[in-house]
Order: sequence, then structure tokens, then C-alpha cells
Amino acid sequence: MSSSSSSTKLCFNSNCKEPLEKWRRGWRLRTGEYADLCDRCASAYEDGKFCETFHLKATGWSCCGSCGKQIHCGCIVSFHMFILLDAGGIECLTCAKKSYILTPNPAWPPPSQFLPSQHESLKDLSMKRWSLIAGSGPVPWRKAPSFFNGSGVQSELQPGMPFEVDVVGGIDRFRISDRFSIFSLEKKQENSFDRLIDRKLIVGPSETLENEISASNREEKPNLSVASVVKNESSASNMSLASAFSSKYETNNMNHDCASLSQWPTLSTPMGKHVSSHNGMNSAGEAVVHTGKARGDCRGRNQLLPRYWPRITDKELQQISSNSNSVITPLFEKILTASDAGRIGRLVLPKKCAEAYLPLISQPEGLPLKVQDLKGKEWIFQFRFWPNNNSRMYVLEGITPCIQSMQLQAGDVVTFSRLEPEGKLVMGGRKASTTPSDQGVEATLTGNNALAPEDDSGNQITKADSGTTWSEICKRRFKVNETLEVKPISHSKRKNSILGSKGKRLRVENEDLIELKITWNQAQGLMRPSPKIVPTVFVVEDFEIEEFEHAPIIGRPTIPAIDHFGEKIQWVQCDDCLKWRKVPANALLPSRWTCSENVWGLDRSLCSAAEKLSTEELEDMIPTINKVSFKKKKNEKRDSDSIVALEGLDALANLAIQGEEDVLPASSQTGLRHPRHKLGCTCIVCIQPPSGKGPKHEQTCDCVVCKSLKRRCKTLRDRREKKQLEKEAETAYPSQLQTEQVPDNDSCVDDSSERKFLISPLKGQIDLNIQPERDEEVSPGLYSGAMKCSFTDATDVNFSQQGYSSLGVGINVVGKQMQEDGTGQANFSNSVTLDCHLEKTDVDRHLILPMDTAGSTSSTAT
DNA sequence: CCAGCGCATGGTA
DNA sequence: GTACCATGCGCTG
Repeated sequence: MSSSSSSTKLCFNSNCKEPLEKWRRGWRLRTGEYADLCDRCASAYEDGKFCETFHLKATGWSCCGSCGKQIHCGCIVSFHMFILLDAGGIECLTCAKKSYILTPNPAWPPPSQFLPSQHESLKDLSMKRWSLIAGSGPVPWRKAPSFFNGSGVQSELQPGMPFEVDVVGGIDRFRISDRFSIFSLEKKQENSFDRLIDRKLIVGPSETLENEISASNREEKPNLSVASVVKNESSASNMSLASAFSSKYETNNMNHDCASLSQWPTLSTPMGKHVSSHNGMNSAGEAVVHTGKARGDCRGRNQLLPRYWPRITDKELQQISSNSNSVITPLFEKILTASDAGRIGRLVLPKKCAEAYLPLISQPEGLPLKVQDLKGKEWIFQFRFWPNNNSRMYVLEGITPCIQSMQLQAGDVVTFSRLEPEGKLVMGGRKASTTPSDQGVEATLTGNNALAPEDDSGNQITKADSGTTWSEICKRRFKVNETLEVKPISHSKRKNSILGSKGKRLRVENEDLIELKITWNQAQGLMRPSPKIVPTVFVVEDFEIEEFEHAPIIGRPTIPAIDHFGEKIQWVQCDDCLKWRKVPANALLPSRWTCSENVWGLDRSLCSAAEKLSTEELEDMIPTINKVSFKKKKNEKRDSDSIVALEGLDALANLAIQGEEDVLPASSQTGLRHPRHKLGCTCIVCIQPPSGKGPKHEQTCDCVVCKSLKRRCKTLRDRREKKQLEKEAETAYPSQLQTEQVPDNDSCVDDSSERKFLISPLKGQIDLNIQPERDEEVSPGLYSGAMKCSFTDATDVNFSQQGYSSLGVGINVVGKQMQEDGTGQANFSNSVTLDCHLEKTDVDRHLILPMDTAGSTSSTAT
């Protein structure tokens, strides 16, 4: 509140108009200025009693249905003080908080993303839209009650559902959210801002709205227009427009005719359409939608499970809206289950989708819903729900003819869209027969254009490639997954279906496993920074970390080195003969590589050719490579993929982390971080904050993870120094080595296991690959690779970090830990050793690594 | 006996 | 622990 000593002004409150000698700041005006209030009004305003003081006789007054408190419902100041009840009447926020039993509509953004008011045109549009749909069915919509004559209507309602009355409830429910949003905004404005910023949401003034909302409808709070940064091009202002409600609207509608209140739930109206209609952005707005770029209700979709995100194709869009200038707004989709496609003819609708996009129903019998298919044929389904576990199961009944008409079956996808501005609900179908791989590629590359069997992916790839964000990629990965899970399934009886819920879910898991397997075996170990990309290097506790700004490339893991001539090279192992070949440093090798592909050294292009480097030489170059592994490498048949991955992970990671100074030539020390540490890598070193999301760690960051990392780095340094001292001591007193193990400050490492780990039968050398008594229990591949995990310093075992995850590869080995199981076997496990402060749950999020694979790296020692 | 309705159950997220 | 949801299953006509 600010004061001024100027005079001649009147209190902004029209019911007061008291000359102001001093005035204080009230609510914010549309101009950006603030209402100047007299002391009394300002005080009342500050106390939230503005209405009760100054609007007592104005229209729009109502009593809280619970406590009876009078609240002026049209007041711009107090309109956040109450909620509208579905059954009519209002409830003050205090009471509402107590009795609020409905969750905010899930399809809408967090409360803080709402604007407090809505423009009339939006309301009109919504009403029109709703009426069109509602009135189109053979069964008339139930008359909605007016807002403020609740008593008469309430009797119609089922007890226990005070907030929901048919169609209007949809509006009111939104208002509840809206109200709460304001409340939330009020109470936690600062936090909201922070959160929003943290989430990288667009926060800004809603200029468009500002110009269109009357002063009396304005809320004193800053107009926030918040839009998630998603691929939907809807602007922040668009978002605000969509979510805008005005108190004036509410006031004006208090006595509305019931019929006029029947409208499409505004909350379910995608903002894109609001914008198009509301702003008259016909050409522009619709064009955007027509191109398929602005698809779906981005807010709604963000709140829906990804599997329900609409992935309608351009062709579908065009097909739907071909006969008119309508704009199609994809709402959601669902993969048909056996039950859905069964003879029963009931399509179970995802609850959130139903509540977000379909008319609100209060009675289990629901409402007839007129739906148009892609051919323009209209169907009428019964949209209803069953009470279920204190919740509801929404179903569309009578869909069998439509499903059959579209020749859909279990596993296929039904899409629900809405035509704007008609408001028609459109149901589309998509066969699951499109080959998963195609779909996957298409989905991955084109995102929202995915899954159209007839789509020309080529163009879309081009189109989508520009401006693809990681979030998009991640989202599209969902599509890949889900696409993959869609398999043609013969239509059959429910009980015989192989697409039961369990099966479906198992399928999802299996797909995930496949993805993981692929990731692990073929991608994880193969991703490398592009040789043309110069990484930026940042330092954490003297450890230089390379950060790559570009996506990694897929290649075979190699060992970078410098040859005798000082040239950068890399060593690569032939998959067939397991011999190591030298290739140029910039050579990109396929995941499987054999000597025959050695175009750089024709004399070594045959497996029969001798290894250019002797084992000893190679060992000299890479001391961490275990001699035993070398010895075994030719004797054991391996799964090359897994070994490649293991090599990539274990050897390279350890090379990178443990031994840059010790192992590699000086010239390569700076550059040789683990190649996985690049953009998209979410390992702790690179970006991983404790929460699993968020910005990268600053060098000065003192978060738990960073502190852990720093502590660990320090430990490593210390140990290295100690190790050096030990070596020196060993020279003088070799016999003392075996008992040498100086505790360090890494509290997370189990000392006993580590000590055990360090005690090696090899004199003076720790060989983790040796576990004579348990050899038979370990995969043969474990020890076969020359690059297998082996350590000269056990301390390094605990610090292999690597991984991609945000690239969609889905791997991020945060850490490995030596653990001692009951048998005395020391194993690596997918748990974190970086710091005791790290909770396992935090870590598990990043451990997509299959346990068996991780475990397979277990090098045991006794 | 069968189809369909409506709710219950249990697996999964 | 909770909500969701696929489907089982009993009841009814």
C-alpha cells in the first residue's frame, strides 16, 4: 500500500466516492495502475471485507451456503472469496476449503495458471458449443439449474455430490478450480512464481485479455498467463484467454435461464480454439491448428496420462474438418481394450479424459452423447458412469456399431476430438496394424504426427526435426512405447482376449524391457560424442567434465589413445577375433565392428592378422584392463552386444573416471571424460540434481549430490595419493600390502566390503574379476571382455557414472556400489554410493539399468 | 440359456 | 496408500 498526500481525488470505490486526502492502493486496474481507495475502503480491501462494506446493496450478493456469510459475487475484489456451487448458490472459500471434495479438474493447469476472469465471448462460445452438442442428441439434456437458486435444484441431485450438477457442473467445477487457483495464488503467490519459473513456464501478462476485460471484471491480482512450454504453439496469452473467467460473467449468469446455461464445459475447451474464436484469429489461429501443430488441449493433455494424449494425424485432422472450416481439436485417445472392443459395447473412458472433455454428468445413467465419426456419420452413445471405489468409471455405451464401422478392434486406437466452433465431438479410429517400427520411427521423429498408417513420415521427419526439444523427444518416446504396445489383436470374446489389462500392462513392461535392453546393449555403450562437436568443459573439484551440446551419435565404444606418433587414435576390438585394432580418432564405428571393416589399416583388416599391439603394450596403454580378461578374451564366446555395453560402461567409465591422470596420455586427459557425459546425460556429474529434474548444477552448487560428488572426488584424489604412497611403500615393504587399506571419508562405501574387495589373491594388484570359488555362478561373458570391468584401485569401482536418460535412451547408471551379500560375495548393485545422503528413491529414478545387466558387471573378490 | 447391465474385484501406476 | 481401470461376475429380464 502506498500513500499519497494529493487531494481532489475520490475514492475509487463508486459506492464511497469519498474525497481523498490520502489514498491507499487498492486492486490493480486494467491500466496497470491501482485503485486509489480511502483509508476505510483500503482497510476493508486489505481485510478482504471490501464487499461487505461497500457493496452491501449491490446486486449479486449471496450468502455462503455453509456459514451464511454474505459475499458479493460480482465484486472484482471478492470474487476470489467464494466458489460457485454446482447446485447453485455459493460457498465462501473458507467453507469450501473444508468441504471441498472434488479434485480440481485434472485437465486443467495448476491453479496458478488461471486467470481470474473470463471474457463474455468465451462464455458465449462455450455456451454455443455446448448447446450445439447437447441439443443435438435425441434425448434432451437435463436442464441445468441456475447458479443461485440452488435449493430447488439440489433436490434433484444425488447426495454427496454437491459440486456436480449435470452440465453446469462442468463450469462450476472449473470455477472451483479457478477460485482455488486464485486462492492459491493469493496465498502462495510467491511460491507459485518460483515454481512456475522453475518449471520453465511462461509467465507474463495477458495483453489480449487485458484489453477485453472490463474494468469491473478485473481482478486486482496481476494477470498471470502461464503456459507450459510444450510443443503446442499456444501462447501464454492464449492460455490466459482459455482459462479466463470473469466475475461479471458469474454475476450476469446468476439468473440465467437454465437452458442458456447448458454449455460445453468451458474447462474442457482447448485454448487454441478459444483463441481462434475469441480473438478473431481465424486465419492464423485455425491455420495453426489445421497444420496439426497445435494439437490437443495442451493443458489438458499435460494432465493426462501420456497414453491418452491425442496423436491425431494431419490427415485425420483434414478428414475430420474437410467439409467445413472447422478446426479440429484433438482431445484424447485410447487404445481399445478387449472389453472396449468386445460385444458389450462399452468403452471405458479414462476418467480424467471424461471429466475434462466430456460433459459432466451427475447421474450414473449419464447423457446421450452425439459423436461424429471421421466419415461424418453421427453416432449417439450413452455417456455414463458407474460408481466405483468412491470414484467413477466413465463409459461410453453403445459404441459397438461405431467401432465396427471403423473396423476397429482391441489394440486399435480411438481418438476423440472436437470440432470448433461447432463443438462437435468427433471420434476417430486408428488401426494398430501400422508396423510398430514404422510407427516408432514416425512417432519419434514427428511427434504428434505419429501413428497414421497413411502418413508420409518422410516429410514429417523433416518438418519435425527442426525445433525438436528434448521434452518433445521424451514425450514422443511415450508414443513409441505405446505404439509398440499396440498390436493387432483379433477380436474375440472378452475372456479369451490376450489383451487383458494385465497382459497389456505386461506388454508395456516388456516393451520397456526391450527398450532397456536395446538401450543397454546397443545404445548405451555406443553413444559417443560427435567428433565434430567441441565440448564445453566445466570443472567440479578439479575434475573436468565435458558437456556436449549436441546429441550423441551412436558408435562403437573404443578406447581413445595416442599412438607413438602423437596422433590421436582409438582402439577398437574386433567382434570376431577380439583383437584390438587401431583406427583414427575420428572414426565412427558401428556397434558391431570386425577387422574386415578396418579400412584404415588394411594390413589389419583380417582377423588372421596379428594384433598390432601386444597385449602388454595395450596393457601399458590402458593399465586398467585386466590381464585376466585378456587371457580369457579369446577363449570365451560372448554376447557381443552385452559385452560391448559392458565394456563401454565399465571400462570406459573407469578409464574416464579413475585414471585420466594415470592412464591416459597427458594430451588426452582433458578431453577424455566418459563420452556419455554429454547433452542429455543425466548422470550426477552432468546435470542430475537431487530432485531428478531441474537445471544443471552450478560449479558452486552445494546440493547434496554435488557435495557428494565433490566429496567423492576428494576421496578419489586422496586415495590416489594414498595409493601412490602405498605403491611406494610396497616397493619398500611388499609384504604389508595386503592389509593396507586406509579408511577414507566416503561414508557410503561399506568398508568391509571394500576391504574385502581390495584383498586380492594377486600380489600387489587388485583383480576384481577373480573369484575362483564362484566362477560358475557368473555369466561367462563377465570376464571375457578385454575391456571388462577391472580395477587397479578398488576405490574407483564405486564411482562409475555414466548414462543417458533424457535422450530417451533411458539409462543412467548413477552409481555402482560394492555390496556384500550373504554369501560373502561382493556385488555391484544398482544403488548409490555417492553419498549416504542420497536416498535410494532418488537414485532409483535414474537406474533404468536392468538389474541383471548391472549385476553382471559384478566383479567379485574375496 | 443368454445377453446385457451394474457393480465388484484386483492388478497396476 | 490411493486412484485408476480392465475385466470378472452376479443378477435380471
